[in-house]
Amino acid sequence: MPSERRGGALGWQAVRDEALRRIRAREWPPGALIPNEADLAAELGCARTTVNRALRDLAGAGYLDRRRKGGTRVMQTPLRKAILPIPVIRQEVEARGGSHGYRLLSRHLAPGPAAVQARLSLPPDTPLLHLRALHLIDDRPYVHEDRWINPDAVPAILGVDLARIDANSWLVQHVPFTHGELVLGAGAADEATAAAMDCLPGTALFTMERLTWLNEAPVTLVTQHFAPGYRLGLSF
Amino acid sequence: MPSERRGGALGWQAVRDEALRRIRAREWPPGALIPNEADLAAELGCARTTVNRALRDLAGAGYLDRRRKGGTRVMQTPLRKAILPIPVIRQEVEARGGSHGYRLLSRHLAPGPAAVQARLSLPPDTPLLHLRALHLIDDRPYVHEDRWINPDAVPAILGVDLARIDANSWLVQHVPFTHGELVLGAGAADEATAAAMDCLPGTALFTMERLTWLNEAPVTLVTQHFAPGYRLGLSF
DNA sequence: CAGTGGTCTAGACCACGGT
DNA sequence: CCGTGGTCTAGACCACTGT
Repeated sequence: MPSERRGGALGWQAVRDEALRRIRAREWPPGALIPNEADLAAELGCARTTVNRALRDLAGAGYLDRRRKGGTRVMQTPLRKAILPIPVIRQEVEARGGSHGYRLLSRHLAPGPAAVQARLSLPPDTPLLHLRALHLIDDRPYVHEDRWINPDAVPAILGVDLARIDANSWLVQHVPFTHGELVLGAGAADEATAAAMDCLPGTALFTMERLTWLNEAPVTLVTQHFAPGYRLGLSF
Repeated sequence: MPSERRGGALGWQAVRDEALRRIRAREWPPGALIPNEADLAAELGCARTTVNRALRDLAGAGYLDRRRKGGTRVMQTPLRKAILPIPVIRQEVEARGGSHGYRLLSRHLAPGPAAVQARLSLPPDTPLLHLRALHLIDDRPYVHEDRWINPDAVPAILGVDLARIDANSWLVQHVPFTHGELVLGAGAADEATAAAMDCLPGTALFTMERLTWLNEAPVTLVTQHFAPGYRLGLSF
């Protein structure tokens, strides 16, 4: 008796596994309507609550589509997903067993270009804290970041010595972000970035742009360029 | 009474919101041990099951760290995550309202380079189906893909007319993948890719490498190069 | 209108793991 | 050892939505 319990009843994971087996074996083919929770519970000898948890989990994983009164259907194409942890460079580097270095390259307080102000949904003349910084791993360039911070949302940032602690580490500890957006892409290194990253201008770099919010207020917009050859791995 | 129910009791989402409020307000500061489920249930006037569901959800979202006997603690740094749906190019294009075009550029059956065979955990002499193909959006190059398929895992693929249906669409419908790996990065377009994508060699391209498995058997390894300027947006 | 999933409850047993 | 979270149950009411 592999994953049974008292009296032969199944736990929700076992029910999940059994349902997944039927989906994969095409006993429940793509698009098909599967039995309702009560019937499945009776068939499998467990409570409806248990079936509910199992099927809810499979729906979340992209295998099933559930709707009240409409019943539960097998997705035509399982919509698999991968989880991308929002990176905190310092922690990422240290988790890899490397030493994390950090250099603040520039710091200015002034309104940004129109595109930046617009991206932050702020009037063109709102002053922003503009930072350029370099993260190092074992003394080699790792990530170059260009960051804009909205002091209205985080006044305290103006008093922080950002030459000693990187902005992301500080923000993560002091600002309870509510939500954000993230954009991945690739770009050629411009002169300034190339100089900082110690590579040739035009080199293809992996880029990540992140915009975070505190309720309705934009907090920070950061564009990061990763060292040549950087690869971001995920599983699903 | 915003999100209450019969008799003023709270639903699990309301309990979740309240807990999140306390975390954000630092009533439960980072690293702190919060009350146990039974106490919270008593305080909030609901069943322990309801509190359990709420806190389990917050733990999954990266705000809490829970362990038996150890209790529930607020994460020092909330570990936020973004969800990356595994893309199926055809569906992605059509969801954008574009027309999806597809051209098979080459098709060969032979063992691949040592690096490819190794990535698939296959002996160096196992024959693989090698495809190069181009996806178009509104008749413009969108994605160039270089794909290796393991016929041992999917014998039927050898009889499919891959000039008419793209490999991904076929595989997704016929092979119940169990899991996979995904690697994101940036690279310079090589001669062949540049020609197919109608751009200059050396152009920075966003790349995605995907390896999928059917239980213990590798199914397919695909490297996709996206058109210049491609951006992948996510929210969190 | 009626069927299906969504959720809450009160009580119970259990597994894990800190002390 | 024993407190805490993890889970199951049986029953109930409710919300949504296809028919």
